[in-house]
Amino acid sequence: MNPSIKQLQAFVAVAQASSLAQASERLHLSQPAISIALKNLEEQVGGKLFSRDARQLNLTPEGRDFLPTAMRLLQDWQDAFDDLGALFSKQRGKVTIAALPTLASGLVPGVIADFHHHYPRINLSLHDVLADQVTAMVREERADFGLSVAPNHAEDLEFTPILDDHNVVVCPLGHPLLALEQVPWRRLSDYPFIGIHRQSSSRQQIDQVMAEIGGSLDILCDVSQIATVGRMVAAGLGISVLPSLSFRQISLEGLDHRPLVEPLIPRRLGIITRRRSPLSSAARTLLEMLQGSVHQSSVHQGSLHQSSLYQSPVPRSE
Amino acid sequence: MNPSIKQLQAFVAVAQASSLAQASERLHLSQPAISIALKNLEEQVGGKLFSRDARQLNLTPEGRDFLPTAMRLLQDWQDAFDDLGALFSKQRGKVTIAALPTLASGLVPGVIADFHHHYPRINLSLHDVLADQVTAMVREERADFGLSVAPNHAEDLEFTPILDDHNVVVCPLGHPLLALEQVPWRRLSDYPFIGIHRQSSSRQQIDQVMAEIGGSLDILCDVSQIATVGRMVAAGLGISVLPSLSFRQISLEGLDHRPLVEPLIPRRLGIITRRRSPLSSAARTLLEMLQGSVHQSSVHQGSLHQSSLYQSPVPRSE
DNA sequence: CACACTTACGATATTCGTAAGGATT
DNA sequence: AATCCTTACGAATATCGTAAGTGTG
Repeated sequence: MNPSIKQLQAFVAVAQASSLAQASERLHLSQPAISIALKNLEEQVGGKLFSRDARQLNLTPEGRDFLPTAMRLLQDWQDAFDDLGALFSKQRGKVTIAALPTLASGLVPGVIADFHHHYPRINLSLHDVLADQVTAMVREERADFGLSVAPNHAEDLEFTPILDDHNVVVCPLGHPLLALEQVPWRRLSDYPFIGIHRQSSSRQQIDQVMAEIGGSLDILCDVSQIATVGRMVAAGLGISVLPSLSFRQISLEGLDHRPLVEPLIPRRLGIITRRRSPLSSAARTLLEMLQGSVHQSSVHQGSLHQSSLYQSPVPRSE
Repeated sequence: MNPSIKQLQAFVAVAQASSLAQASERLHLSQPAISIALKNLEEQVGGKLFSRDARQLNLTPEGRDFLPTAMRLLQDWQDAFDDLGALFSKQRGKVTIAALPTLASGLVPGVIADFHHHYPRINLSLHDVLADQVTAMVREERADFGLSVAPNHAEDLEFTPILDDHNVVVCPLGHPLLALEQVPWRRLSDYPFIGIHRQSSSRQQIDQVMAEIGGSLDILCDVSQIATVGRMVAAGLGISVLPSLSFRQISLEGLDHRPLVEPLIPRRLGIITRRRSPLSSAARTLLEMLQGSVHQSSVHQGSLHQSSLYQSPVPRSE
């Protein structure tokens, strides 16, 4: 016993039309096709569903009993596959991103707006968290993917660089360091310093570099918002170091910046995904748009100048 | 897009086993069959359900999302057809009979017991009502079939005789009428009469016959229970007329009966069904057992002596 | 004869199993 | 080398449409 969808469709159509002729028209099939489909169905369920009156078909008590069930089965079937289709065609779904604050407020919003314009029914969720939390969220499947620096000790995760940022020193206009084309890290020791809070990945990198070259910082204070750093530096309280991407965000008068060298520390930013765990169709599309955006803004607007560009594609799961 | 049951079964089996090999074993199919079924399903729904790792299969987010739905669809499918199968194999169902009191208490109980023994899960309902109500219940689909005399003005109903009863005069032992082999109707006028209530079909027939032959009855009283008629006659209060089948039910000492003639009025009892409205599988089986029972009791036990036997079968709906 | 369903039969489409071909461990 | 999945291809099965058959009004 193995009835098919088509047989059930035939049954419902005939039951509703009380006629093979009408039913066959509605299903775009020939009359004999329906006749045989019904016959086979009846054979498989072990009894007559219709009484044949040589002139017309009537439901048997069993057929009448079964009809609502049959209609529900077909409707459920249709709904389920429609729903799945909607998921794949990105008319439904949810994407959760975990990104460093820099990227979350810099690179991502434009892409999200673009994505939402194309796929308005996809629910988007963006978490701007610190690097460790980005890693954790991706690992624990609380985010579809992450945007951050390369994670440490992460065999289960995959990192795909999309762009290299670098650190710049941020000074008020007229500051002596601005006389230089490039500023060596050790010169930072000479001036009061406004620091980002110690949990941020860029601050951790700053501390690491200073330790390596044996220098130290004259930290005036630590603040948590990048915008605050900008205002304090503009007010002449001191200098600071920021990733160039972050600097672009604080469009404030009275500030300028110079790249830091000796050593030149690239800050490689990229996509964190789970190994052996495919992205949803929607997430993959969003990721592709994100990479396209990096590419475009670099090529056409030059706004990511001095950032190396990676063109290696997202790991595809096809 | 037209996914099949088998494709969905393949999907669920593979999702649960995370392996084509295991799934193919569970479904008693070859590995390539499953592989292709999955491939076709993915093509039809417009996206990958599994990520192929060359070593093992893992659900994509869409696949994971769809799995519970798929399992529910299959379960519902299975349940629905199991249920329909139970209906046809008479492991489930309901039969409602409307029968004249005579038949309900005489012929039917033994058959019902037999039927229930064979099909204990079928719900049986027996209504012993008067002839008009039998007709009404069948017509209004409140009963699957009726057991009664032939209905009047019933183009929508079908009557299939199963046995002919006849009327007998019931007398106390030693009564003068018992001296005759057969008693003419007109002789009923000579003695006090115990009548059945006027709504019963047998009483209506009695009144009709008496009117036709221009006789009258000396009615001592009307009672509603046949057993009461028996006791009153046995007590010597009068005589009565009953269908022979009813007489058989009152096994009371001190009574005897003789067939009534001039005219010989057969009382043709049979099955009432709706035209153009098939019986359920269970009802048809019960009806067949009923007819078999009439046949058997006539042939082997002779207990329906003097009743003509109809062997014409139940109208079959096959 | 017209109408509606069923049966017959050849054509098409789908599904299946065996055999062969990767890819990974 | 062993395991697992995929592809290739011929065979079996199921489904379909045209044409012919049956029964009723």
